[in-house]
Amino acid sequence: MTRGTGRGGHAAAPRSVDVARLAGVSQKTVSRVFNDEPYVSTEVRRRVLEAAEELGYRRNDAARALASGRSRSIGVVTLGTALYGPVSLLMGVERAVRDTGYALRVVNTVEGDPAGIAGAVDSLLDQGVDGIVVSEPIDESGGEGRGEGEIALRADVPVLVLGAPSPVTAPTVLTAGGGAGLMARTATEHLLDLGHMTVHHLAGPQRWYAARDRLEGWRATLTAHDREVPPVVEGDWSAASGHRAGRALAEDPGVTAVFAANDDMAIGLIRALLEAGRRVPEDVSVVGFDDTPVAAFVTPPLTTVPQPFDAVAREGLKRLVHAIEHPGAAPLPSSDPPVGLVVRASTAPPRAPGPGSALTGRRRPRGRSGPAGGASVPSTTAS
Amino acid sequence: MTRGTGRGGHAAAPRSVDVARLAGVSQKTVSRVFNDEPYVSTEVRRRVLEAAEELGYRRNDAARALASGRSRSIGVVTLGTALYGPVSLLMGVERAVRDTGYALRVVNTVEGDPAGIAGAVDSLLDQGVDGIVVSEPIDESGGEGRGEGEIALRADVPVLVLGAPSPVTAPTVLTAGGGAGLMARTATEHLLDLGHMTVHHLAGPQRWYAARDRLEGWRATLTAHDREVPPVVEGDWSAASGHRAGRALAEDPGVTAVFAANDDMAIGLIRALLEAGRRVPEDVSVVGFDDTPVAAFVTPPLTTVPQPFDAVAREGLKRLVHAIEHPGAAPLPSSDPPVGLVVRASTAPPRAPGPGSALTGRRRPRGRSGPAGGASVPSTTAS
DNA sequence: TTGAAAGCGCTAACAT
DNA sequence: ATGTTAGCGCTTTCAA
Repeated sequence: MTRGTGRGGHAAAPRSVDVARLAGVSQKTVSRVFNDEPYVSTEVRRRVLEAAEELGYRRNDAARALASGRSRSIGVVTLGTALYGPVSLLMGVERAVRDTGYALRVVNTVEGDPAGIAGAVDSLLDQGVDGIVVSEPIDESGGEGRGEGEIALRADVPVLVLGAPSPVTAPTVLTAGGGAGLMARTATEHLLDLGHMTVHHLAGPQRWYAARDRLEGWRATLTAHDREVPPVVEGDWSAASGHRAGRALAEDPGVTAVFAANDDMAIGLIRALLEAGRRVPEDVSVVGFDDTPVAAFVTPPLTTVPQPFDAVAREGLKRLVHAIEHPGAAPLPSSDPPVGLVVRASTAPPRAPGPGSALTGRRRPRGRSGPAGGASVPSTTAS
Repeated sequence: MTRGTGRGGHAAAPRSVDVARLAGVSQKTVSRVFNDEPYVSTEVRRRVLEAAEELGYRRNDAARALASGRSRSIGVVTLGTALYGPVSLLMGVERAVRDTGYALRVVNTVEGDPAGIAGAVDSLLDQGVDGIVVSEPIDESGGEGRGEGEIALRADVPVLVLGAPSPVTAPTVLTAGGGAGLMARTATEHLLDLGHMTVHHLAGPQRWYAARDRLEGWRATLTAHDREVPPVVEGDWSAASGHRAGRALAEDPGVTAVFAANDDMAIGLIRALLEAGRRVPEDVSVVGFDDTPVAAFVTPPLTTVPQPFDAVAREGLKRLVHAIEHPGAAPLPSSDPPVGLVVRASTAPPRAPGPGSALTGRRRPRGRSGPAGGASVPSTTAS
C-alpha cells in the first residue's frame, strides 16, 4: 500500500496533519481541539474545526488507542439468546455505555461452551477493551452447588458482573443487579399473603446464577414462614419447559400456588394447567418474573415481578467507568433499586383456604401494586 | 507514561518483540506465527507459541489495525429495544460475525432520534469498522411513503441492510432478509383459504420498512384475490397496542380474520377480542408473525409465520465479508430462505362462510404446516 | 497558548 | 524459510 492510500483504496483519508496544514496550525493543536484539551484559543479552535469539516476529517481510533494505551471501549459478554431478561439487560448496557462516551464491543457465549465466559473475556481482552461487563453469568463447570464454578479471569481491566452475585474472580470485580433473591421473596410472600399454605417453584436452569438466586429467595421465604418446602421443578426459561413442568404440577392437587422464575415459563405453565382442566387463578395461582411486554395480555394477565434492567445497567456502568478512570480510588458504592410487584389476574386466594387464612382477603402486598400498577390493564378473566 | 508501563499501570504488557527475543527469532516471525502466514517451520512456530504462552503475550489490536488499515471488526446498528424480531436478528448477526472471525461493535439508534441511523453509522465509521450492518431500518424522516426517507450514508465501507429492502444509499450496499412481503402473503392466503371473505391487518409502525413490507404483502394478496381491502389499523409492535387495536376491531362484526404484523400485537389483539366476548378462533381468526417462543403457549396457541433470523444473518454476513475482502469482485448472489407457516389453534374457518367457501375445509396451506409443525404443541382451546 | 520530536506495537515491502 | 527497514496516525513528553 503506497502512502496516502486510505481504507477504500482510492482517495486518501485525511489525517490530522492535513487538517493542521489547512488550518495553519501544528498537528498537535488539531489533536488538542479534538480532545477538548484546554489552552486552545477559540479562534484557532474554529479554524481547525472548519478545516476538518472541509476535509471530511475523521480521527483514527486505532492510532489513538495505540498512542494512548486506551481504547475507550467496553466489552460485554452476553448469552446468544433472545431471552427477554438477558436481552433487556444488554440493551440497558448499550444505552449506559453510549452515555458514558465509550464504544461497545459484544461477544456472546454459547451455552454449553466449555471455554464459556473466560474465552469470551479473553477475546475481548485481545481487542484491548478498557473494561468488561459480564451479563448473567452461567456456571459451565457442571457443578450445581454454589461456588463450585468460580470463574477466574486473568483480566487486567475492571470487570462488572451483572445480574447475579459474582462468581467471577479478577483483580477488580464489581457487581450490580443482584437483588433477585429479594424479588423472589416478594413474589413468594404475595402468594403466602393470599392464604396459600405453601408455594411451589418452577425454577430456571440452575447453571444460571440468576436462577439460583431466585430459588434461594423462594426457599428462604418459605423457611422463614415455617412452611413446607416442596420439591423444585426446573425448567430452561422457555415457555415449552414451563408447559412440560405444568403437566406434572397439574396432577398434584396439593399445588395451589406456583412462583415461576420467569414470565415465559409461567405462560407455558398456565397453558398446561388450563389444558389439564385446572383454572387459573381459581385453582392455581401463578406468579411470574420479569414483567415482559406480553405478560399483561395473556390469559389470565400475569402477576409478576418487574426487573429494573435499565437502572441496574446504568448504575453498574457508572461504577465500572469510575473504576476504569480512577484505578486507585475506592469503588463507588452500590445501591439496590426498589423491588416491585405487579398484581394482575393470575393470582387469588386458594379455593380451600388453610387454617389462619380466613382473615386474609385479597390483600395488596408491598411494592408498586397500587391502583396504578395493576389497573393499567384490565384484570378480568375473559370468557 | 514511561516506556514499558502497560494498561494496568504496573507490569509491562509483553510485546511481540519480547516474545521474539525469548524464542530467539525475529519479531517478524512472531507476527507470521500469529497471523497464520505460511513459511514458518513447525519447530519455530512451536517455540514462538511457547514463548508467547510463557510471557502471557496478547497481540495489540490497535497496533495491528493501525499498521494494516483494517480493524477486523464489523459494526452493527440496531434499535435499542427488546423486541423479539430485532433482537433475534441481532443475536444471529453476532453469531455470524463471530463465525467469520471479525469482532463486533454495536451501536443502537433511539427511535425518534433525528440523527438516527446516519449518526450511528458515523460513530461506527469513527471506530474504523471494516463493514456495517444496519438491522431493521426505520424511516426517521417523518414521511410515510416509500422512498421518502432515503438514508444517504457517506460510508467508505460496505453496508449490509437487514430485514427490509434497502432505503440506504452508500457506495456498496447489500440487502438480505427482505422476504417479509412473501411471508405476509402466506399468512393472508392461509386465512383466505380457510374461507374468510377478507382479512384485516394490524400493521406495525409504518416508519419501519419491515412493517411497510408486511402491509404491502397483505394488500397485494387481497388485491390479487379480488377481495376488499379493509382499512389498516396500526400498532407499535407492542401487545398493548395490539390490545388497543383489538378493542376497536372487536366492535366490527365484519371482522372475522386478522393478520397481525407480529406475535406480540396478535397476543394483545386476542386478549381484547376475548374481553369483548368474541371467541378466537370461532368468531375471529388471528395470524401472527415471528413465531416467538411463547406463541405456542398462549391461549389459543397462535398460528404464525416464523422468521428465519439466523439464516438471514448468516447469509447477509457471508456476502458482507465477501464485499469487504474482495472490494472489486462482483457481489455474492443472494438467496431467499423458504417461507413457512405454523398452523396452531388461533385460526379456523369463519362461522358464516361466504359464497364459494363451502368447499373449503380446514385445509393446510403451503409451508411447514404438516403434522410436525402444528402437532408439536396441543392445539386445543382450553376451558 | 502553541509547537517539535519521539514513540505506541504492529504489518508491509523488500531483502536474504 | 526468516530478517530488516519503514512507516501507520495519533498522543505524550518537553520546550518555547
